Amino acid sequence: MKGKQNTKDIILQTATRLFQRQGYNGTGLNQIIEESGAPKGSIYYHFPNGKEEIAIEAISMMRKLVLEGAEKDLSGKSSAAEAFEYYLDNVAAIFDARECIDGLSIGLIASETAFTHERLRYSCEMVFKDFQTLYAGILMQYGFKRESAEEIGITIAAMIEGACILSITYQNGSPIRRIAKQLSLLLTMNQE
Amino acid sequence: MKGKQNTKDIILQTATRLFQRQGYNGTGLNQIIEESGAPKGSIYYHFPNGKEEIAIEAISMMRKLVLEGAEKDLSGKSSAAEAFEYYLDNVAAIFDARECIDGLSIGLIASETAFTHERLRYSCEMVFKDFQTLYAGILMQYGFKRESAEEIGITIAAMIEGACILSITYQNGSPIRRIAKQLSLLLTMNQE
DNA sequence: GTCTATAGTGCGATAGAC
DNA sequence: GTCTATCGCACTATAGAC
Repeated sequence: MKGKQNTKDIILQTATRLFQRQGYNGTGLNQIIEESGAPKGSIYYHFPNGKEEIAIEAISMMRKLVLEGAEKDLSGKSSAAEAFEYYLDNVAAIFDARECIDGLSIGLIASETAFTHERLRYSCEMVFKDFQTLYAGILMQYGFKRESAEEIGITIAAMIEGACILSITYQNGSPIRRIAKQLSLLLTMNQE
Repeated sequence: MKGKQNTKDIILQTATRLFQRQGYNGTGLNQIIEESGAPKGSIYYHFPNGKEEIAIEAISMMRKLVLEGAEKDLSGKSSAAEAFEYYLDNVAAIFDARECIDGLSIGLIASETAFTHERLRYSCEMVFKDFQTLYAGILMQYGFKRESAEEIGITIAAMIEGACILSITYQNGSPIRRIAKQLSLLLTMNQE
């Protein structure tokens, strides 16, 4: 029963896409309803706490998508440098190919809500920490020491987040490809 | 006559601060008027094209502040690594000390408006390119070759932008300090 | 240059029928 | 679970007095 799409999931998927493109403040509940084609009256049935609840679940969905994708791309390569090169090449392709950036970059929501919606800020903080942990874990798999891996994990998270913003602004994936090269270099040298 | 603050400047300074904290969509004209204490009727006199015009000038103000600060911090050091360490240490201090992040990070406005307000997106793209150019120029001053400097310039821009998002989300400057260390390493190795 | 008043729209949220 | 109607509010923007 995996293909089954209930109303709640449809709302959530549309909301996730819109939040990433337009941000939390730029996306209205009306627009979510219209574009999802979901029944208009159902939104407060599925999300009793309104917009903020939708956003929290949307963040959780982005987290799941990114972590799964990253974990898959980063595994089974012959070095950390090669793993992240492969991963970032896939990320760059997303920015080139689609206007849709499903599952990428929660930086927009994070910076919008950091000063104004504590619960959303906290959700984003947890996701960023998950990213760092994932990257650090991958690095340790490729032989990095824990301390070094954690230090570089946060650097990778920052680089990728920043490169996504540049790519969104430039409307193509080239910034991601450029940082991929430098990251590869950084990983190669830290390995020694 | 430098200390003279006219109404237009007051509006612009308040708008710049609010846009950085809450984003373009999260900041209303009413709030700008209230917090600036500027005369309520004057906003469409000084900015006939409304909110978008204020934002464009605010972006231009952020650009000026960041470029001036960065140029000052990055000059006259004995190596590129040392220059960026000094610069990023100052940036990190801003996130630690103040709740106000004047002149930093246009990434929020950039990602909010990339799909929806073409003129704002374009303004942000130009600022990012200025950052890259500045960083590349600094690197060349410290002996990097042009091609390499441009490649690393975009990487630095991405790292800093991403680290600012993490710092805003975590509500302290530690992510910036962490990437500073890795950047320093990257610069040292590229130099050879 | 400044101020008031208000038009016109869209928002998030609620109540209640079905 | 769904739908309609509507409340109250905030927003951008404009018109016109001073």
